[in-house]
Amino acid sequence: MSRLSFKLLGTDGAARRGEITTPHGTIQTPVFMPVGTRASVKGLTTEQLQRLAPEIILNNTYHLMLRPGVDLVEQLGGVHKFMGWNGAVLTDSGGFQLYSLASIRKIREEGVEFRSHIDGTPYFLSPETSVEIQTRMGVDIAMAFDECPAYGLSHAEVEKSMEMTHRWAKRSLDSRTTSALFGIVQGGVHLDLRTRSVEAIAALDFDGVAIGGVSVGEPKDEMFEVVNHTAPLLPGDRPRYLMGVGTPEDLVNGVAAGIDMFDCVMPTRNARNGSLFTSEGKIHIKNARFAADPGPLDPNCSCITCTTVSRAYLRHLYVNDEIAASVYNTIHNVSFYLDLMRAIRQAIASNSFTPFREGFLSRLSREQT
RNA sequence: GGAGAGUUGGCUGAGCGGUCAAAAGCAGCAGACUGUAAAUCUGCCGGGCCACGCCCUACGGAGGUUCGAAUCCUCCACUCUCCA
Repeated sequence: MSRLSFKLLGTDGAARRGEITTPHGTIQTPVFMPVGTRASVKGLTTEQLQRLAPEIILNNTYHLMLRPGVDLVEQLGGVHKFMGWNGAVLTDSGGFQLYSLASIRKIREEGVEFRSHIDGTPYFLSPETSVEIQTRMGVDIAMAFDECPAYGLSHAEVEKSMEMTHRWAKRSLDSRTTSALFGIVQGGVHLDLRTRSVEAIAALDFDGVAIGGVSVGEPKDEMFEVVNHTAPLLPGDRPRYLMGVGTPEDLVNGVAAGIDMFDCVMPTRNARNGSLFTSEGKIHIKNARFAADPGPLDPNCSCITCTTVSRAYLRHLYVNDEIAASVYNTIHNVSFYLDLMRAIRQAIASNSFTPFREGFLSRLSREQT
């Protein structure tokens, strides 16, 4: 109860406008949470991040467990104090690493044996240890330890994995103490499994429910088949979180399906790789056509990058591997995502989300032609 | 003046009779990235085509040997090193 509260402020179709209260502030939903895996949103100082003012960011259990280690984070006053961040923090449980680091882990019913990707040291992560680590780091929202299965597994394999995730969900919940805890629905691209998974997870006393196991290589239409099928089944009185998604278009479509929370490395990683989101479409800043472009990256953006430097300068920084390229690019991309979410919230609040979405998507398809 | 070494695609630099339109890196051009092992990765990169193949022009220049040459020989030009 006191860990977290969710208030549904209004709806527009399936889209929801809400508010999540955490020990580190109130979050307006739908929300996008920038990813800061190792207690750092790559490319930004905490001060720069504060200015962008996301209300919540992500950290990662597995990565922080390896370095600097939970003992140290705890000793230094928790993850907020450690990184000098006063907003909310949600941690991924390490479940995604079962997928992304599949080659260096071994899954058992009890938990997962990882060999550190850094030096090979063995680590053990289980529902209990994952929740304990997240709690000791002082996060606002912890995620249940789940298995995120790869795309392409058989129905039987995904079912087996999902059932273990369900058992792990109960164990995670039994370990919950001070941090809020979200459960995760699995089931791959199999809709019947998704239905069953929602039934299992929603029946438990989680503070929020997430859709996991998407954007793991499946085609986009299959992903939205899953999201559109699953989101309406999720309990309406708790936050709904679509894990690891996505592109700006995905966010708009996710909101339309009734999702409240998103996270994705896309704005930060793409920024470092010179791929920038603008109101006029995606831009590869390294492209020769920007070499002498004196204009702002996005004329409709008021972020520090867009109000300070030109496309020509950004290209120059990127082409020359200047660190400032990552900084400027990340500031803009994160800013773009946060602005998009703000616009989405406004549209829902004014009951104009449907036309907003249609306008957004048609603009997108125009750019692609 | 003498003795050596060298001249390869935008650059650096492999190749030393055929499997070479020529390794690799860089530069250049374009693309990908979805709970971050990613400031990463991929493709193209002499020219032209009715392009998973064909045709031109190509390894300083000009000749020559050979079925066949970037690879061997001759001459020329230029560069570098050492000795006078």
